[in-house]
Amino acid sequence: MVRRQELLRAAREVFATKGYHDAKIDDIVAAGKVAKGTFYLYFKDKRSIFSELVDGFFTRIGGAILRVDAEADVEAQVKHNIRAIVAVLLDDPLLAQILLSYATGLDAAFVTKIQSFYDGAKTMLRAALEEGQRSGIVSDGDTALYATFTIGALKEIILEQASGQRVRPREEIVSAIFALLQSGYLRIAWAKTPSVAPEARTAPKRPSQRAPRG
Amino acid sequence: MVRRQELLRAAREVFATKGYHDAKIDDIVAAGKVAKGTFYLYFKDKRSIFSELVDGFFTRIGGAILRVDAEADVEAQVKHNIRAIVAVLLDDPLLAQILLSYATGLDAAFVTKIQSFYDGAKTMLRAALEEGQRSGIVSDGDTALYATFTIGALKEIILEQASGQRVRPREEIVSAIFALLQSGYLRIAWAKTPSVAPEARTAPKRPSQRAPRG
DNA sequence: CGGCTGGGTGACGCGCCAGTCAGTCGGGGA
DNA sequence: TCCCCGACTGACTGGCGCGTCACCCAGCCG
Repeated sequence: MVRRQELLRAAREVFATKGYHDAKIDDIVAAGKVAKGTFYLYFKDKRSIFSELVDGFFTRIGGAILRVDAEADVEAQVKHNIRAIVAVLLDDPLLAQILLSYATGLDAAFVTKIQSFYDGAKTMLRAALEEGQRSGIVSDGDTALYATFTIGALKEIILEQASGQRVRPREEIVSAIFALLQSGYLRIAWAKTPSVAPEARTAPKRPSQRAPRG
Repeated sequence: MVRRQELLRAAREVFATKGYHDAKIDDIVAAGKVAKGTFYLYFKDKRSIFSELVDGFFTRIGGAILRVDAEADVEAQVKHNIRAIVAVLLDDPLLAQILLSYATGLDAAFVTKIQSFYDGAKTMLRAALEEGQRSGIVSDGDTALYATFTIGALKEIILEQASGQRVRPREEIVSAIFALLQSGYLRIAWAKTPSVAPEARTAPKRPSQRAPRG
């Protein structure tokens, strides 16, 4: 069993440095300082050991998320969940990087597995958003789209962190995601009435002041 | 030259159906109905033909984006750009799928190339957002983060479309992204003053009504 | 102490595929 | 007509990496 753990540790290291495809069984056993045959005593093949690492991720993320208590401070709780996900992923940035960009090059069965994880995540988020709509704290609109966007934004910022370019404090990331969900960032002028409730906002055709590219 | 075009066409088809890694040169030449040797008359190796396909994508996207005219209807123009990007990507959904999830399994040189494309895109978007901040139509805050989130959301919805689950009309996607940028979707209660301008919004600690999970 | 058991070993066999190169073929020019 | 040239061909090879299996040996039991 110690051997098994050691191999998992070694595999994580190798996958992280070389990526899934360039990681050879030989690399893993070298890093784990065991013979090749030993690897096959504990794991069926490369996919199965990788799969086990990924499952660990999923489990940790799932375990970290708390169902938000309707009566308490929503902002704090939503932020807690964002924070938990960010933490799990950034504790193993290189593996997260592999996991978050899955579509290319893994076998079909594997893609399906990750796919279904995301589906699960989206469905959960979506259900939460619908509940939110019923109680008025999520605006009307397609919750499936909201879920997709949220996960996309989350993935992208994590990938950016994981790949090392421009590392930021985690709390900054958490707050920024929250801010995006809460109010976006485009402030093009809408109807001149300034006292409109956020829910009521629709963009009327009215020439706006200035324009960025994008 | 006809041969070359034909090979590019064949390669696109094969990459789309099998993914980058599982696409064999033999598959490409079979699809193109030429002998293997012919392939090497026109392309150095698999990477180089894939690279050429990707360059095509980049060029088309770059060409489709228009600098927004400051004096005209901003919403329409921003939407135009979103629409253009969505169109290019969804015209080759399977290839887009490969391109948008790049990190795993391509050689280092290649990852760098795609990486730098995204960097370019983010930088452009960021510059646009900063211009927007100066003219007051983009809220204060880190434009680099805004750019990352926007691109992440865009990538995710395209991936969802490309992988065929739940296909939506393009205009719906365009409007939804625009809406996200404009106002997010979370509507948790902020300070009781209802007539606050959107820019002034900060979340005060105040128990909110109900809570979704997520 | 001798034999058995089971975890560990690593050289090897095999299949796969990228890339090569000696050869074919057809058209055009002398 | 005959030859030359260059586009094209596809059988072949070399390398690589997965997974196996015959062997090794430490520790335990009788």
